[in-house]
This record gives sequence, structure tokens and C-alpha cells, in this order.
Amino acid sequence: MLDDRKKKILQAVIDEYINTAEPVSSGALVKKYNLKYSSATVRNELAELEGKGYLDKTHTSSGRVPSEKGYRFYVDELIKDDNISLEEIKYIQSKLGTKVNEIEDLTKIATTTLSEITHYTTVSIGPKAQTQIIQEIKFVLLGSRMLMVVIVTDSGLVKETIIKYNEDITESQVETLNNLFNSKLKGKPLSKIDKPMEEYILSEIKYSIDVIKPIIEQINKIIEAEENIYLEGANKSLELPEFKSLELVKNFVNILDEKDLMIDVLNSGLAKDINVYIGDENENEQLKDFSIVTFKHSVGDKDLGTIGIIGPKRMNYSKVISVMKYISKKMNMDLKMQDDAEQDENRTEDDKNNSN
Amino acid sequence: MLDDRKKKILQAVIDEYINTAEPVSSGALVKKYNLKYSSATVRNELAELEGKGYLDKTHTSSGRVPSEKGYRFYVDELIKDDNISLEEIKYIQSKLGTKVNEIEDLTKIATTTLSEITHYTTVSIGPKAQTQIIQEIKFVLLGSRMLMVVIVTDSGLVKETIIKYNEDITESQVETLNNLFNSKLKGKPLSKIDKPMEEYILSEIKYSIDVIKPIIEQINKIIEAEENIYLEGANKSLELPEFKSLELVKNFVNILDEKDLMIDVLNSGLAKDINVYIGDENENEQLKDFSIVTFKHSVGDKDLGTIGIIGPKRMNYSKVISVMKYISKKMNMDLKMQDDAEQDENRTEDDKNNSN
DNA sequence: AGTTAGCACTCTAACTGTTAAAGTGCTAAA
DNA sequence: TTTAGCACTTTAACAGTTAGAGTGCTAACT
Repeated sequence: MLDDRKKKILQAVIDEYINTAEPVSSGALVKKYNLKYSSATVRNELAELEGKGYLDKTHTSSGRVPSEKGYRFYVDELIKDDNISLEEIKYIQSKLGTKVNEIEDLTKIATTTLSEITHYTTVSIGPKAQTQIIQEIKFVLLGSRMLMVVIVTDSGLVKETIIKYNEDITESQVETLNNLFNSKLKGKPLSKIDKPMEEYILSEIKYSIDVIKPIIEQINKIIEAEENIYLEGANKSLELPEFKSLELVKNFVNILDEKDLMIDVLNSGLAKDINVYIGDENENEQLKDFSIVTFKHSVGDKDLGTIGIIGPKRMNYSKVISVMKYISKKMNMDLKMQDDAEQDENRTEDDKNNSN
Repeated sequence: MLDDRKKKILQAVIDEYINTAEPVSSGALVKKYNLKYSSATVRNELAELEGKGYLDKTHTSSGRVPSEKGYRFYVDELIKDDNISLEEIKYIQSKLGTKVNEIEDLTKIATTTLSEITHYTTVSIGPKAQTQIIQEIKFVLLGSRMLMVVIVTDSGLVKETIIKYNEDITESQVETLNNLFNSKLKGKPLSKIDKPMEEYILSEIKYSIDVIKPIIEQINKIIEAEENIYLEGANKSLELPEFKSLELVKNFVNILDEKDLMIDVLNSGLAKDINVYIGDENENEQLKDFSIVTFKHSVGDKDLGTIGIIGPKRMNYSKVISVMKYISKKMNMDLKMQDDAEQDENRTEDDKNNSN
């Protein structure tokens, strides 16, 4: 499609524009990138690249600026090698190396680290509860009228909620609840706590509907609750030259404030890969002046959360993608190790059972 | 200090400025507020008010703008009656009327409602953990290597955390932990889980330091963790005319992003009252162009969280203070009722005991 | 053929000057 | 003590000018 010289010039234009945020002139390209052609030749090439839709101009006599098609080509074809330094790798290792007890904490640490290294605004959400498999449901009595429900899923996600009653709950009631819910729901996906299930449990249990009803309600609430969004480095973006426009700043703050929007975007990405949405490629109208890069992290097919970067279309895609790739790999390794440890645990138990 | 006419004119200037965000001229005052003096007389009064420091000018021939001293006088002396409509009262009642199981949820609802009614940005934090009294500590085994610690305090705050082990934990160990921690810590403030306590527990318990150590660490982490801040309506502020200045917008976003700063401000307010900080009255340099209004809500002397509004110095103090007062009263009533119910519960039990 | 020097042309950004409108402060009279 | 009247100040908006940056095109060169 594009010959080598055009590719090289296109890459130079985009690299330069990402660096300087100023329209790139033919003269500057020749000087800074040691091109062995004159500015006039470069001008002809630039005109052709513009004709093909890879570049734009801000006005008739201005330098060139990448179009969205240009950025897309750049992301797909032109950035090849890893753009991550040894210091950055070490920093990531030190941050992700700290022991955490809950997956969400690891996600938060990764989100913060990603923002620190790239200097962009990052967002993340935890795993989608609905798809998780219930490993255990535990009812715990706090005082005499407060019941805590704890649900543990197979990927180690822990969700808990509290129900307050106007009458006392006894330990034997709690025992019954534990048995009933576990026998019925262990191994099922969380989304299974639905209407038929509710009716079944209500028919099964011997005491008052007033005890069960709020439990089901409350469990459904935490399952359906949109994952809380975690945001880091909103202020960093504002230092970028594109945010000299008040309009854009307001749009940006509005986007970050509208949590459902960010949750949708994070959820829409494909698993097992890094997703790049440039400007108009975003479904939502509000996002058309921004680019978003996301990745889901998971072990096997278990969704463990999604992390994303949002910034201007003039984003340092090469750095962002490299750092994300590394963080993604590192998180996977950490979780794999943990998973293997659990496997070991199971195997040891099996061995014990066999030797008995 | 100020005669009645000056007070009246000062109030008119501030009311008008809060409405229009434009410097107020002598002519506009006479016309809009039906003053029975000519603009020339008003001009003389304005000049005197300026001389006394209650008003400022943006340039020699401009209208008047309230100074911080002016706002302070306005807040302390000039706003008297409640500025809250029946619709607003009903809306608050409907929002705060929904049943919640955890105090933090009530605080969040109140924060959101406050933002919706005032159209300002609101922030809140939960109760300070350190001062709470431990009512119960419960250890719950999830699977065989995951231990959950749940702490319930006297004001109904529930904190929980998870510890993962590399070896199995038995139910009897959990039992021992429950007995030991409860016998030692029940009725003590959360802050009491300190070094001497740690050593005592370690000396008392019969098994490995590897089990206890992470528990103490993890408990300390959740106690010392700065309360998560809850933010609502950041975008609403940006519609205000003061945020035509890019500089101010960036400052504002930076402030909201710097969570420690907001936490400090919320914590610094006095209990049992509404705190108003106008511009330079704020300790922090970054806040000098903004005003902050906060209140703590509590039952008795139990701190249950703090809610605040942040906006430009040209804030509708009268509306903000009225709405806050009402929400504060309403929250207190709700919690009082709940408290009374618990009292009832205890009394009923006492009665039972007595009748036995 | 492809490349390039040269030049006319375009557009922006910064600045200068001008003008109308808004508002004050002051003086002198009521 | 109040107020009408007026000179003075400042802003904001608009128009005009200019220097500089950069392009596109033509014609010459390899």
C-alpha cells in the first residue's frame, strides 16, 4: 500500500507530532530525521500521504498533523519494538512485587504504576461478578441482629455485605443458611441467584420470609452493582498541551466523572489482547477527541479486571502499549504462580488421600 | 460597626454578585433592590464599604465585588433565614429515607443528594477508625488458607480484611483466635492494636508467629488506612462562570485529585457544627481561591463521617448552609431512631433477664 | 523519472489603534 | 445629607498591519 519511503516519512511525522504537539513541516522533518531528500521532495510525499488520508492540515499553509487513519496505521504497522527502559521494568517489578491478599488490590497497584510510568490518566475496574463461579458462601453473625454474607469465588474474589434485622438471629439459623445456600449454590455462577432460585430457597426454608428476602436482595445488589471504578492521575493529563482548550478540559472531566461511560468502555474490550480505540473508533460521541487503550487481565478464562489509559489522540502509543504489555505479562505471572501454589495444595491433598 | 443602610447595601451587593458573577454597579443596586436613594448616594456608601474592607474593585472604574471579609460578614451576620424549599425538603426525605445497612452507604447517599440540590461538588469520608470502640472481632475461615477478619465497632462500623496463608488453618485455630482477640480487645478503641498488644498476643498464643504476624499487620493497615474519599459532581462546578479560567479549572482538578488534601480539610472541621472556610481562611495554599463548607455527622460523641462542599468563593452560602443543616438534622434523626431501636433491644433483653 | 531550487501565495499570531459602553469619583447645588 | 451632572478611567470588541512559517507549483536539473 505505502512504499518504504512513505512509511518512513509518515512514521517521522507521527513521532515528531507526538513529541512536540505542533504541526510538522517538511523542513523540520529533513533536518531532525536526517532524510536524504530535500524539503521539496518531502513536501510532495506529504501531499500524497494527505491525499491518501493519513495526514491532515490545520489550515492551508500549515504543517501536517496525523489523521485518525494515520494513527491507526502507525499503531498497526509502524511501531514494532518495545519502548520500555530497564528502569521502568525494575520499577514495575518492585511495585507489583509487593504481596497482596486480594486481586482488586493488585489491580489498583498496577493502575497506579501504569499512570506513574506513562504520565497518563488510568482507570480500572474489578472482575465482573456475574461470570464468577461460587466457591463458598458464608454467613456470619455479628452481634445478634447483624448478618454478614461473604461470597468467595473460584478466582479468589471476595464479596461481602451486611444485613440488619429488627429481630434476633440465632446461631442455628445461621447454620441452616450456610448449609442451604452452599448445597444449592456452590459451583454455580453468581448470576444464578435469580428469581427461580429465590423461590426455591423460600420454599425450602422453614422460617420467616423476613429473614431470607433481604439476604437475596442484598446479594443481588452486590452482584449487579457496577464495579467501582478506580481512577489515577486525572491531573497529569491536564499538563498536556492539548488541554490548553478549556472545552477539551471540561469534556475530559465530564468523561471521568461519568463513571458508567468508562465502565462500558473497559468492559467492551476483548480479552487476551491490548485494545486501542482512536478518536472516532470509540462508540461514544463524548470520546471522539480521545484515545483509549485497555487490557483485561485474567488467568485462564477467569476475568480478573480491566485496566485502561485515556488521553488525547496524540498519545505515545508506543510507550503505552509496551508498558501495558509488560505489566500484563507480569500480573499474569504473579497470578499464575499463586494459582500453581493452589494446584500444589490440591495435589498434596490428593496425595494424602491416595496414600490413606 | 456597620449601620443598617450599609448592611442592607452590602447584603444586596453580595446577593447580586452571587447571582450574576458580575461586578455590581451602584445603578443596578438601586434598580434591582428598590433602594430609596440615588445611585450617587449608594456610590458613596460603596466607597466607604470598600474603605472598611468589605468590598473590592477589579479595576478603577469597575463595579464592586465582595472581599473575603465581606463574605465572612455575610455568612456570620447577614444570612438569617432558611433558604430551602418544600420540594428540596421532600427530595432529601425521599433520598435519606431508603433503608441502608451500613453507615457509609448513608453518608454516600447524603453526599450525592447534597450535590444534586446545591449543584456544587461534594466530598465525604467515613468515620475515623482509630477512635472507634471495638465491639466484636470475628475470624472467619474461607477455604482452608484464607482467613477473613471482621471488626465491628460500637457505632456500627464494619471493617473487614483478608489474609492468605501458605499453610492450612484449622477451625480450632480460628476458635482460639476469636477467643484471644475478643477477650483482649473488646471494648477497647481500635487504635489499641499497637506494639505492646502485638507482643502480648504473640506471647500468649501457642502457635507459629507466621499466623499472627500477618493478622496484626493487616488489621493495622485497615485501621491506619486513610478513609476512602467519596466525590460527587466534579463536573457540575465546571459550568460555573469562574471556571472560564483554565488556570482555575486545573487547580480545581488538582485539588480533587489530591485526596490527602481533601481528607485533611474534612478532618479538620469541628464536630457539632457547620464549618465555613472562605478563601485564605483555608490552611492550604492551593485552596485560597475556593470556599469549603463541611459538617461532621455523629450520634452522641461517635464520629460517623464528614461531608463537605467545595466551590468558588462566590458560593451560594445561604443555600448551602440551609441544605446542610437540614441534611445533618435528618441524618441524626435517622441514626437516633436506629440507636433507640438498639436501646429497645437491650432493654427487652434486660427485661427478659429480670423476669427470669 | 525523479528530484530540487525558487518563488508566489496563504494563513496565523502578535501588535496597534480606535471606539462605545459601563461605571466611578468628585463638585456643586438642593 | 442627598443628588444631579460631568470628567475621567478602563474594558472589550473590532479592524488594520506586519512578520514569519509553511505550502504548492513551476521550471530547471540529474
